[in-house]
Amino acid sequence: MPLTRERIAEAALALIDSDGLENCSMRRLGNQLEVEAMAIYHHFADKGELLDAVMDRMLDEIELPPRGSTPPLERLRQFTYNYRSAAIRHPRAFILLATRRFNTVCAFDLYERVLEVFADLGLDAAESAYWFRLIGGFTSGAGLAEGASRERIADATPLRLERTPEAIDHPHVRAVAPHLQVRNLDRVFDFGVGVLFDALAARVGDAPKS
Amino acid sequence: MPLTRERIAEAALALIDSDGLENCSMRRLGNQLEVEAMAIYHHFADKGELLDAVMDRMLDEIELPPRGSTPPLERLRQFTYNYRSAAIRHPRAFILLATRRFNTVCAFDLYERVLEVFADLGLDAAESAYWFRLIGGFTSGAGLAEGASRERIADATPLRLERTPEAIDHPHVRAVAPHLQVRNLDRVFDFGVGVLFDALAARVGDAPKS
DNA sequence: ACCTGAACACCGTTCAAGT
DNA sequence: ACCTGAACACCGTTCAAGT
Repeated sequence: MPLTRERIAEAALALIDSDGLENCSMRRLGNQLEVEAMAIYHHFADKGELLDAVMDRMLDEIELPPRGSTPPLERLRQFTYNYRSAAIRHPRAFILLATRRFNTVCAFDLYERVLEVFADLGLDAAESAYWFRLIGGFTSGAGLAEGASRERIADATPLRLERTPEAIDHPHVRAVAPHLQVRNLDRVFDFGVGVLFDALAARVGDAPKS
Repeated sequence: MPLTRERIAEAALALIDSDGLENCSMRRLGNQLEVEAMAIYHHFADKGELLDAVMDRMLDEIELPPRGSTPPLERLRQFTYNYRSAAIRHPRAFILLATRRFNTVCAFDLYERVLEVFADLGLDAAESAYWFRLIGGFTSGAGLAEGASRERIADATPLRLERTPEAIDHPHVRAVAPHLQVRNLDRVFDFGVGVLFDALAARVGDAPKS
């Protein structure tokens, strides 16, 4: 089986999923592929280009319902949920989507299709930008926060506080924290999406669904 | 001048601000402090603990208006703007706040004061969690996105697309992108905050400001 | 207690060499 | 064209040694 960009990017995403972004080195990736690390440089100019390919693989998984399948607002809402699903499926790789510039053809194609939905809603370019940043910022930020809740970050200080008496000095934290535990995160995300899409629906003149 | 945790953390933040997170190594940091890199380990157990201290320094700069100075909703709105200011002041260090777990005493103290505002608004613990994640997710995600707009990410692929013909094939991207340029980001953030706080104001029974 | 300096096990990347 | 292997300039961290 020859080495290809696709095989390498797939192995890189799998390695990040299992061992974390900080452990996805060219040498370890080469090891997974049963090839010398330096062979990868024949397919990618540098590690940044490889990480862009990993982003593309994740973006590929995020479906946007096709035009006409359902009203624009529902297409956008479904896309938002699918974006979050990628964050849950790849908690250790999602940071790439949240922190790296989108610079690939694949990413721009997706941008284009998403921004088309805003136009279908009747928003002009400026308002499309506003709502895009609002909904996208929330989805990205909430996805990162959920990832942090779902697992340890490798080089973070081990949980000094979460079970020591200090936490007891913070009554509001103690009261709210249970509602941000993993088993409640679906509800928390639903709430945020609900507020944002009710506001967007009011703006574009549809009646809110709920 | 003796080496202290404070001096080290301050130098680390300054180094990240100037050279980027990826160039803030123990050796380079030691160089800045005119000390052997290994001396830092006498003050911090490992790099993760140092990065937590850097986070604390940033959080220290983010002011929350004191109780009673202004209505709770305005205190929260001001805090949201101050949080974003930290993202703009430290675009290369802000990723720490967005991606690392908050695990320090300092971070929990701040959580406590912020969640107290939600309680002052009359929200119960569950709704506090919902609004906290909604507003916090947006602020964090938008801050990261703005940081990416404001500067190059070191190992990202150089801007292949931003000036090549490919972009021309994406009419919606072409139309919307100018509204997400740096000079318009204040407006974009204002819009998001406006939508969120109007919704929150409606929920807690105050009249929206605008 | 506080800092040094050598050492270990890693990195990303370059480059000459193999086939 | 595609891959190897040695080498370079870095990492974080450990540890024995200095003061």
